[in-house]
Amino acid sequence: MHATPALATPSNATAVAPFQRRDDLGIEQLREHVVVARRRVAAGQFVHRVGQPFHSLFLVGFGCLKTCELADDGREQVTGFHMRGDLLGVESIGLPHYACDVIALEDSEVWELPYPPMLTACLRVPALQERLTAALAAQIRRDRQWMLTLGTLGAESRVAAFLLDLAERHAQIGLDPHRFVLRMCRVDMANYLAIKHETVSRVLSHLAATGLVDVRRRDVTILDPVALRRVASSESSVH
Amino acid sequence: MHATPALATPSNATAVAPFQRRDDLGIEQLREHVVVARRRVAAGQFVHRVGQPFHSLFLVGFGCLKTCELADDGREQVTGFHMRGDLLGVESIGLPHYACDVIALEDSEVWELPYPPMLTACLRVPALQERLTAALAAQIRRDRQWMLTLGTLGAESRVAAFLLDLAERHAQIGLDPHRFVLRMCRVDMANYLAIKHETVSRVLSHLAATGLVDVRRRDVTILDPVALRRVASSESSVH
DNA sequence: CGTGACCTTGATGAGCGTCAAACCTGGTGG
DNA sequence: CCACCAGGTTTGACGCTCATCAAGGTCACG
Repeated sequence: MHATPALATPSNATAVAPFQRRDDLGIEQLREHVVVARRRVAAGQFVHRVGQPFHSLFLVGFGCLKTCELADDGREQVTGFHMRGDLLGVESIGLPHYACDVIALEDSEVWELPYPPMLTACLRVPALQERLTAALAAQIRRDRQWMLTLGTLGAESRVAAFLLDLAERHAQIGLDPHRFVLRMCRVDMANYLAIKHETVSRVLSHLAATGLVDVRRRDVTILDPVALRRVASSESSVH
Repeated sequence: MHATPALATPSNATAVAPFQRRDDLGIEQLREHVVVARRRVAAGQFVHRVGQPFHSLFLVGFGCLKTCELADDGREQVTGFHMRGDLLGVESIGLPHYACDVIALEDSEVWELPYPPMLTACLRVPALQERLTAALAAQIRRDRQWMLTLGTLGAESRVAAFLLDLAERHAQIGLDPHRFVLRMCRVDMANYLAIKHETVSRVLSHLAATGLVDVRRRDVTILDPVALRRVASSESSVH
């Protein structure tokens, strides 16, 4: 259900993370073969936009970003939020141009992985190749899991599932899974959840009223993970 | 928006297809390196089930199949329908077991591509590797495009978009894009569209009443593609 | 201290889900 | 060959969930 795969964990974080994500690549190994440039991205700035020439994948160093899918007629859909260790740009592999927007929600850092060099590195290091392919497959599974959530659950369950997903990902990068800050505004969250932002507000208020969480604007504390998990998997109106 | 990528077009179809799908791999090239076994699958039978040991990818020779994502609590979500030239099983790469079910909707044939041999073939043939990766990336894009449709459009638009997608895919494999048979029942279609089957029925009846399509149970004729496209991209209640 | 972005809450209603009944249509067996 | 049956499909009536519209509150920042 995660929005993006962790291709690798930035080296300064390996000691902190309680466990590595399965689709971890190993950034140290990668750096032996590819020149990795760090790039700062201010809040609101694009890492890449749809239509720009595809040249690199990006690994999130720190911060938080969102991926945005666009339609010709102006509709847009947030398809993922990304944090440290997540790999960006994989969906554009094989295309001349990036297929979506990636925008920083706060000041962030991404590590630029030039793609042609990565390809040649993959030729020399089969393990690298396998891990990149595995990372792509893992991304498909996450998207599918999210489709399952959106397709089968109602508004309240979606919000609960979202909070639990954030909690899990925070745990994976060594942060407190039960107390964190939402880096995205309600509108982005609502778009991702395919509901309206007013509904998100109401659901959060309700979850707080029933004692499952504490919410003060963007500060979230999960008080009853078990009950929250129950909410996140109970079928909704859309039976 | 297609449900599955075409890794290759079966050789007996290359002459028929008006154009090759971009993520085409070239089955002839592949057969030089991997033993490809044909397998018949009767309607209702599984190509693979969640939990079975992962060993192969599958290329659809003919017929129609669906992919089904399962949750622990029994919820399930159809995440794609597949026809000739589509590649199955990619989402399970890197796992010990298949991550989803694939079920034949009618008597079908799949070509079994044993995965370990494919990996070694990829090592010797870089072009093959690149195309497999590209096929995975294309799958991610299709899933994302569908997430955009589900997240931003109402019931009527979703059905219209679905019919247009089927039309396009039929064109790609050399079938009539404006006159075809729905191989799935209303329930499967509705599940994929994240609405109820009664709603699908009603929408189809309404599209027929306004002269955009003709629908007789599973036989569909698209009468006004332009108007249908307009319906498929007009934002819904979910503004 | 104003100003704008973001968040919350309420009232109302549209869209679609739910429940129920009737209608095919293809397959089975008498 | 026809009667029957089961699964799939259509249609209607009703109600719930969530979108819409509107107003007010909170906070960061110039």
